[in-house]
Amino acid sequence: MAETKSEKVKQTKSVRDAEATKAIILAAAEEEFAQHGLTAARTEAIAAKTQVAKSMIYYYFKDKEGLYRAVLERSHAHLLQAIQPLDLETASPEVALEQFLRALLDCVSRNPKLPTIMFLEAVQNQGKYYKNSTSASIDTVLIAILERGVKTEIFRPLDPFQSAINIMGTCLFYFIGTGNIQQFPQGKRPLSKAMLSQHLEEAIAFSLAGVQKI
Amino acid sequence: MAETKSEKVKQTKSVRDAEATKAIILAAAEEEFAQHGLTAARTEAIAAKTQVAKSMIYYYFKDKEGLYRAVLERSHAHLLQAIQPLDLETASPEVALEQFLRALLDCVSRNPKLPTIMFLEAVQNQGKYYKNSTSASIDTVLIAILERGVKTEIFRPLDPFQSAINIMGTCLFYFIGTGNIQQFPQGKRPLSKAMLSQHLEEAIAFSLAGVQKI
DNA sequence: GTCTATACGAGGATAGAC
DNA sequence: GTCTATCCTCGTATAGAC
Repeated sequence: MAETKSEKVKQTKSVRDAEATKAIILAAAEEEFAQHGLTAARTEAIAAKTQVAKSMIYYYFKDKEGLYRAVLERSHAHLLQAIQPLDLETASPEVALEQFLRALLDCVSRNPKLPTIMFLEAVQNQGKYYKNSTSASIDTVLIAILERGVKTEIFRPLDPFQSAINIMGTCLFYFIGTGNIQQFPQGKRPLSKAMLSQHLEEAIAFSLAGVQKI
Repeated sequence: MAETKSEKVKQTKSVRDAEATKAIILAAAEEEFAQHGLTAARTEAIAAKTQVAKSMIYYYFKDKEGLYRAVLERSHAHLLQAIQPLDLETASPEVALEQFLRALLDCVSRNPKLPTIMFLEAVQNQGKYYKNSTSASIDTVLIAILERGVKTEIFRPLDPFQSAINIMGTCLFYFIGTGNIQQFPQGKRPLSKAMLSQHLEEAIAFSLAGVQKI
């Protein structure tokens, strides 16, 4: 389960190890798909990031689409793993919302390419490669919290559906835009530990304030 | 300047009209690039949306990249046209923020593909096709408003840079995700007039509440 | 399991008639 | 200005040796 997060996904690879190479390819593919999406991704580019031959992709994943599916699979799993264990029914709407956001942001901070992958899939392929539409199920959870908060008059009157989208935007837009729009203040890297935790706090504070009564 | 916004960008086109066909191609290209980005966009698909031959693209725009540049150009122009005329220095931070957001959301509501185009360009090409990086200059305006609001203690203490991103996310994420993730409540279309104006109000309310003192 | 070499199709771009 | 037909590169995928 250990993951290499370096740019050049390299490894000793002196001997033959099926699971190892498979993981290496998967990591490289994640990078490539996160930048380009399914169609524009180049299998050659993925192979180049690794130290293995291009044909290994086809050996392990059948074809480019298969590899893409595997990448989505993992993203999907990571997200569910972060959200599902939460018990959000019992806590107050405020607490539930904060817990939810903290879990979500924590997850994507550890997998910063996740939002971009999901977004590209949504835009380019209309989510046809998502079995159960991850984002849908996550949105549902968030909407439920918001509905409860409005009903109990703890939150201001707002549209739960629209607000769920807006909150997700607050949390995820950072990752979509920033890895790439490098006009960052005084050379701070957007994915550094400091910046990530700052974003986490800012996004939560902003969201909580955003639903609060005035 | 009139624009066709139908799916099938068709026209009478009985006679030869340079500017007309050029506009038709541009409109179709906007659609295609908004969904796929530069690399994954297919010139054949663009031609298919129009009624003109594929070679017309090359006649008018030199190559696929030239066409792409033209599309970005227009997006760029629309955005600047919406933001630049505003006088945001004199008004109070609250009013300035609302004016800014209203102008921004009004602009993208009329050009709903704009956020996706910008986002794809940022992710896939790191913004290398943006001359002056539109998003940067717009962000700068927003950051200035936030800084002023914090300094005058009208807004809560927040990081202007991070908050600018979060606010942009609140406003734009809707357009990035929704045209495609059709799991919309009871068949409401995300780009209908009603939904767009609802999003405008919700996003503004959410953003204003988000910067407010608690 | 891993590599090199190659077949083959898709798609960007051009030529040239009208 | 617009079309049809064609070229040729690039990139996916496979064959086959090791």
